[in-house]
Amino acid sequence: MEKYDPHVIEPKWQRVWEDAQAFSVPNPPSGTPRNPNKRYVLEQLPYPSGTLHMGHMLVYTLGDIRAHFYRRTGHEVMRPMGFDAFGLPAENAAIRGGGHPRDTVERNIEAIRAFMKRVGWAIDWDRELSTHQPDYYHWTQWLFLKLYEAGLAYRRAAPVKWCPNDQTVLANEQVIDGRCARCGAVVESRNLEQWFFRTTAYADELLHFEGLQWPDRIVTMQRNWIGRSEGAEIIFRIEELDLDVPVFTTRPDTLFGATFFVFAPENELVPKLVEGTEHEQEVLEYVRRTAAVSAQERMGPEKEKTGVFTGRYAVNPGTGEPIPVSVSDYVLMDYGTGAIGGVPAHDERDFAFAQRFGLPVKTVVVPAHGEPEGGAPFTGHSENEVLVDSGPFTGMTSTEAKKAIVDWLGSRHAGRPAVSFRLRDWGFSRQRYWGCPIPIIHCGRCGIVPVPEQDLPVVLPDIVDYLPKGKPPLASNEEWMRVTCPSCGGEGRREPETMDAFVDSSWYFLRYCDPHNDRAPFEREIVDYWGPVDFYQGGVDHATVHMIYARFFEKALADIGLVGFGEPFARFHGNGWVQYGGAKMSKSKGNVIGPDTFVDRYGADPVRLAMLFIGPADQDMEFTEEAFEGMARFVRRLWRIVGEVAAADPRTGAAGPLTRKAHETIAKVTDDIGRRESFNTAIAAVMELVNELGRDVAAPDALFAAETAVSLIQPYAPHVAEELWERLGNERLWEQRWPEADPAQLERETFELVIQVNGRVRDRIEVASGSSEDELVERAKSSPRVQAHLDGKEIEQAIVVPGKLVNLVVRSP
RNA sequence: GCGGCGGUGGCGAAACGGCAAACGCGAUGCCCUCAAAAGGCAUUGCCCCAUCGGGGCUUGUGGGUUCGACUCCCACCCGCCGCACCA
Repeated sequence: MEKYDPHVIEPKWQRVWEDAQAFSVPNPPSGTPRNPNKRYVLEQLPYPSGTLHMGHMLVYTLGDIRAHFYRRTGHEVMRPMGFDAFGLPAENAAIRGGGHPRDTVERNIEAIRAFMKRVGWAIDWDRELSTHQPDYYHWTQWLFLKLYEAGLAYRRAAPVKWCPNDQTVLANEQVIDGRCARCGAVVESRNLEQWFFRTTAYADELLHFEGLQWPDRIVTMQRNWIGRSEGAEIIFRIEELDLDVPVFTTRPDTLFGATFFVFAPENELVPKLVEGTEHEQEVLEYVRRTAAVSAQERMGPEKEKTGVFTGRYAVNPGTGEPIPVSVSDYVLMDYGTGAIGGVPAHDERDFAFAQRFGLPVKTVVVPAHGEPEGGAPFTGHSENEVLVDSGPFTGMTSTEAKKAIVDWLGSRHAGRPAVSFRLRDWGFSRQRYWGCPIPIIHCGRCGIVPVPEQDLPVVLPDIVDYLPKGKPPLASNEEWMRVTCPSCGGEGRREPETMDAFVDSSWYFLRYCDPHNDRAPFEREIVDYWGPVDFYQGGVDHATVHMIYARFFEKALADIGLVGFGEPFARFHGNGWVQYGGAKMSKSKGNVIGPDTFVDRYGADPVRLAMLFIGPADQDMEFTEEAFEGMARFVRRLWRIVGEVAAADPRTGAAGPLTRKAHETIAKVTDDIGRRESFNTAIAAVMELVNELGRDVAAPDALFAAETAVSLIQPYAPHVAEELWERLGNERLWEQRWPEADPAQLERETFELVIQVNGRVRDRIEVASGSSEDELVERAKSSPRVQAHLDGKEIEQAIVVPGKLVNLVVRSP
């Protein structure tokens, strides 16, 4: 038998699959009932801003294994692929390379597609899409209009995070530690008219994870992100101005300890507070200064508090006492109501502010028993703390007081229970060129006018100078900007902003179901047939932003009636980081080695196997050259041993030890890939079978063992499996039914009984499988080694685990 | 600070309350070879007695639950990740 040469067999089988349309799945005819055996296998689509890296190799191989496995276990599998081509990464890549973004992404897409074919991923290429193509973003625009009609997209002036380097607005989630998540520049604050999706309308619904098979950590991340807090809205009155100012608090029990009041600088009431007073200039100056100060400097609990007094006083609705009103940037405009009552005795930030400005600290909550530990502030608030100095509520526990005080305020129209969320509405305006145009026309007479559906898509014009420069690049394309108002026929101007690329990726999994539809984004019936996604695989870095936006879209579209289900991803699997060469690979470190290098050297199959064998797929992993060497060795070994089996004389086929091992392996691999999603241990099980087969290639049941090994490894290493399958005299392994373990073949006549004394293993003996519990205990007692440990002591109890062990419990000496 | 995940041989790891270290890497010895590459066979957690062989110990630390704990519970230490001036 000739040498194993992946560079010959891999292209060979890829051609066969392509000719046979092996992995295309057409949509069912209209009226087909939902197939409970459908499986929608999906991985997060790649950005074509460069080529694929080692992480992609893992993600798409994982999807590939599921696609093969479920196809062969009798499921109808849809496994599409596409490209997230719009957005900053692609545009920045084009700027670096000096070309047009379209040329850059289309070149990258071609290279990625070629690579995907070269590693043999079983993709339904008939469903391929790219978000930058007009036949895709046509429907992104259409869906935007639907959300706009439903009141879920709106425009308002808002302070935004602005990246001075990328010259664009950033979403909160694109800001990390006050820096741009992409380029690392320090982020600034600006006030701009912006487009928003009303994600907060679904804040409560987004907290429902029932029925989703997601890892706990992902659910927790989303919960944290949405950040639901229960508390109360309490009204503080500023008599002089006849103003009622609501604040949100989670600690209504501390109301009597509120000794000052603070507005966020951006709060629109602030100018009114100081208008025409001696404090006006100082306060407005402070507001200007804090707005200019970057988000970075403004954040962080270590930072010394700043602020200015407004000259006004508000009434604490608990005590009825006046308290001074200040403005400080430690109060955030976009959380709660943009104002707070300061309770220095029981909040660290309020305490720091009070210390800085010499404000009184009034303790109203103390431990029920004992002294408070450490100094102020004291932040305990359960049934173990009680109120002091709080009027009628003195003596109540903190827990009781929370309810009682809100009830009392309610009766005086000064407060009510309230819920606040950390989640903000999603600002999706981008002042960049390379994105989906927002289909809106601004008319001097009619205001904001949606582009009529029949005029979609609003095509992104090809402009030469697309570089960001503070205003949207499209705005300088006068010809494109000028447009007739569809409402009044007067002169209008197009919306020059483009959409955040996360909009594109919030619905791509729906378009895959019906990718060639030119009358609608998708037929509801077809989406309801395939959806929701059964297995979603991807990076945990998208666990919050992308996956919350996609859930928001799905819920909104379900409410509008465009889809019949409200959760896009029934199961999600986050994969770990892949490292190679001792450190996280990065372009700046120059230690990036693409997976193509290894595919060149070892072939696709060994690389695919190595990605999964190195460790559990959901954990971070570190690659070494040896990992690939080891897998190449295993594949060569498989090749040699199966070749030897094929070359041996015809066998009787009689069952022997290899038959049982093969059935055990079938059971293990099926469970590992299917139920447990433990992909590394499945490979180990096949290795064991191959090792055993290698010891006796001329056994009567060697052919069965060889076929089983080849069949079970096929989802991981489809090319070599197909080739060996053929050499064993068979055809078309990819559509071969997955083998099933025969329970009769798994039974043994005897088994090794483990004997413990007081839980410690003392002996192992071979016993008949049918033995009764009494027999097992008798055999255990009679073992000489066990006798030595019994040492004549009385046996109090004997635990029998049938088929496994006996534990003899004796009284300790 | 809050939340999550993890800590097992020289290394990647396995063990789904019941034999700790499967499978692989690396290492050592031998075989094949003129030689190498490739491959094969054997050994390989630690300690002790030892001739065959036998004995003991071991899953970050300390406690608990259990006949029995790598696994479940509590506390602590270390590492990684997420969130964080969110009232």
